[in-house]
Parts: sequence; C-alpha cells; structure tokens
Amino acid sequence: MDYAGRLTAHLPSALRLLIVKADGSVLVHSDGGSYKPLNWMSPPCRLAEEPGRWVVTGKSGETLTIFIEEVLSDSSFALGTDPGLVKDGVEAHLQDLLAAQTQLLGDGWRLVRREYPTPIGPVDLMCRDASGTSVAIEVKRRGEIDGVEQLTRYLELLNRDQLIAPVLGVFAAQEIRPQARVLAEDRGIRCVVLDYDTMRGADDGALRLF
Amino acid sequence: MDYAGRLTAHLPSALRLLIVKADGSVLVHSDGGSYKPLNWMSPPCRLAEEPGRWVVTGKSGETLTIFIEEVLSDSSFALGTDPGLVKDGVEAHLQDLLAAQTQLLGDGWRLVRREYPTPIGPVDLMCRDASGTSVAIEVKRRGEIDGVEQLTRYLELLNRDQLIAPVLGVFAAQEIRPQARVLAEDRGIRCVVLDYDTMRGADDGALRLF
DNA sequence: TTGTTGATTTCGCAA
DNA sequence: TTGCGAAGTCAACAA
Repeated sequence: MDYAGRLTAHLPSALRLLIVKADGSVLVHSDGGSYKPLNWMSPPCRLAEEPGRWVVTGKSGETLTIFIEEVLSDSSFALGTDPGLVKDGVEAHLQDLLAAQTQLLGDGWRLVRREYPTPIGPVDLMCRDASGTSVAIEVKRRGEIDGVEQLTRYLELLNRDQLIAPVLGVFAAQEIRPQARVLAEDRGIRCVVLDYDTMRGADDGALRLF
Repeated sequence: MDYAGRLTAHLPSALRLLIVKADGSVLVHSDGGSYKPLNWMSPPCRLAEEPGRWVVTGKSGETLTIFIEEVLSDSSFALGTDPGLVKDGVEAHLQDLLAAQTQLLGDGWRLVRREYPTPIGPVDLMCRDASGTSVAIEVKRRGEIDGVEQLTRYLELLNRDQLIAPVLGVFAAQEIRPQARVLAEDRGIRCVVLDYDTMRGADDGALRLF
C-alpha cells in the first residue's frame, strides 16, 4: 500500500482489514493499535477498483494505492443513515459548576459575569473577591502552558482598562501540569485544582435540598 | 450502546459495524464520517460477551456497553503481527531545507547552529544576519499562536544573555494563521512563509548540478 | 515512566 | 465557509 499526499507513506504487504464506507472513504486497519487506521482516505474521495489494485483519490489529489494479493473474505452491507451520538458535559460543565460555586475560590467571592468580553476573546469567568478586586478566571479541563499564556494575554489587556484594573488571575483546572503551574505562579497567577466529582456532588446535593 | 468514562455518551439502536481486534480493543463504526469510530474502547481492556450484550471495560474502569439486537454477519480472522508503516518528512524536513537555504531569510545570513540550546528547550535554528546580529528561528509546518509564544519565551531568555543579545526572532512556517501573524508582528517577530515545494525543488536542483 | 509535540489529525462551534 | 479550540484525541520521541 502506498499513500502520496502531504507526506508519502508505504505499508508492506500483510493481511489486513479493508473497510469501504458508503461515502467512498477507505480505512485500512491492522489487528491492534488504537482506533486510528494504519492508512486511510477521508471523504470526499473516489475509489477506482482495478484487477489486483485499488486507487483511492482524494479531493486535493492525494492518492492511496492498495495492491491486493489475496482476498480472505468480502462482504457488503447497507447500514443506512445513522442517528446521532449524544455526549454529556466536559469543560463547559466545569465552567457551569464553578460559576455556581464561586465560594470554592474564596469566601465572599461573587460572579460578575461568564464569558466576559475582551478584544482578543472572552474570559471564562469574571469575579470580584471579598475586597471587591476584579479577578479573571480561566477554566480548563487540563491546565497546560498555553492556557496560562491565554490568561496572561487577557490580564495584560484588562489591566490597561483603568475602570476595572487591577485585575488578578486565577487558573482553574481539573489537573494542572507542573510546567503550567510554575509559569502561572511566576506570573502571580493563582492555581486552583477543581475536583469535578465533588463539584458535581455539591450541585446534586443543593438540588436535593428542595 | 452506552459509554461511561470521562464523559458519558449514548448511541441509539442502529445497524453498525463492530470490530474486535486481537488486543481486545473494540471499534463501533457507522457507514460514514472519517476514520474515527462513533464509539470505541482502547487497549488494554477486557471484553465480556453476554447473551445480547457486550460489556467492554477499560483499565481505568470506563465501560462501553453494547446491546446487540440482531447479527447480520459475524466473521473472524487472524491477521498476525503487522510490519510497520514508513513515513517520510514533514516538519523536520522543513528545518533541514531552511538550514541549507538561509539565503531565503536574507542575503548574507548564515547558520550558527541547529537546535540551539536554551534552559527551556532548543531553538530550531540560530543564525546571524548580514550585520552579524543573532536571529532565533522557529520552524513550524503550521504557524499558530502557541508557536509564537514558544519563540517569545526563547527570545526573552536569550536576550538576558549579554554575550549574544540582542537576538531577533523569525517565525517561519508553511502556513501562518492570521492571529499568530498579528501576535508575532506585534512583538517585533518577523513572519516568513515557506514554500515547501520550491524549497525541495531548489534542493533537488542543487543536487542535479553535479 | 512521564512529559511534550505533531497529526494525512477529527470534530464541533461560532463568526 | 472558515477559523479556532478541544479531544475518551492518538502516536512518536525525548528526558
């Protein structure tokens, strides 16, 4: 099998699973690894079947050529259209929960607004602490270095606005990588690790009181 | 089908393709979309087959429960171990090419060294321009905002070293996102768009002269 | 083993 | 349509 597109790749001869979907896309799987195929062609594409050879051409001209030496099994089924997948919360939910539980950040803290607008994008949560000082909060599932950079940019801008400056920063995440923590604290940004299960539990508990 | 792990997801009843690999991992594909399954379980995991129900349990306790109403086809094959995939250059190759063609950055530029070390990681290329001023170059396939941040951190550190300061910055990529360009230029970092094919061609051309 | 970065990423949302 | 951030990301590589 040979792929030629943004990169070129070659796959030696072996026994594999070939899947052709209704939209013409092709997947080549081995008997292990993760869900990612060894090689594939994403739709839209066109499959040309020649004797002993399949040539799949993508819309940008990239090609996947499959040389077929032997066929152990060949079946085809019409699956029809698929009803959608339903997913439940991740990061958005963390922001919901924290917005409703600002006391986790400190006594007397209150929410000013969510998605507080700045010229370079919205800050997740804007709060005031017990003394009335503004605090910009960035919420992440996993706190990494780029999240700290993002919050830093917000703080830089916000602190130019004399109406709300000074603005402090809080970096809140389920998990904060050591490098991100070091960078944040070096910049005077407080790090808060959020316990998703506890926060969800507190939320349930509050609901159960009524 | 129901998944319960970091998130919960539910998939309504429909005709689908189920794949079980040799390592026990499970993939659930619909008849379209890309190579990503609707739902899956990565190895290591354990598959328990009960009548009308499969329960797949991952090592962190996440579960994928598949309710089977009807089987249209059921086949099994041993594929054996797989020889590896061979890929050819992407970003490393870009760095190679630019290292050999510093004249693309300006007349009289010369390479000091590749992977120039700093306390927070190596700078892709360190050059001197025609006037002898040091220039740190970050090479990316796609230039995004975090690449600019990375280069900014390098420049901050390098400019503290009186032996080589001042150090200028160049952000070189096949494609530079507008936001990354704005941020870079705001920080005095020059942006250079690299034409991979031309650079490769120039390289070939040089080889053909001999 | 752990962390970091790139990807033929894919996917979803919003402008 | 396009751009951008997140992903149950995956996967390769370095520390």
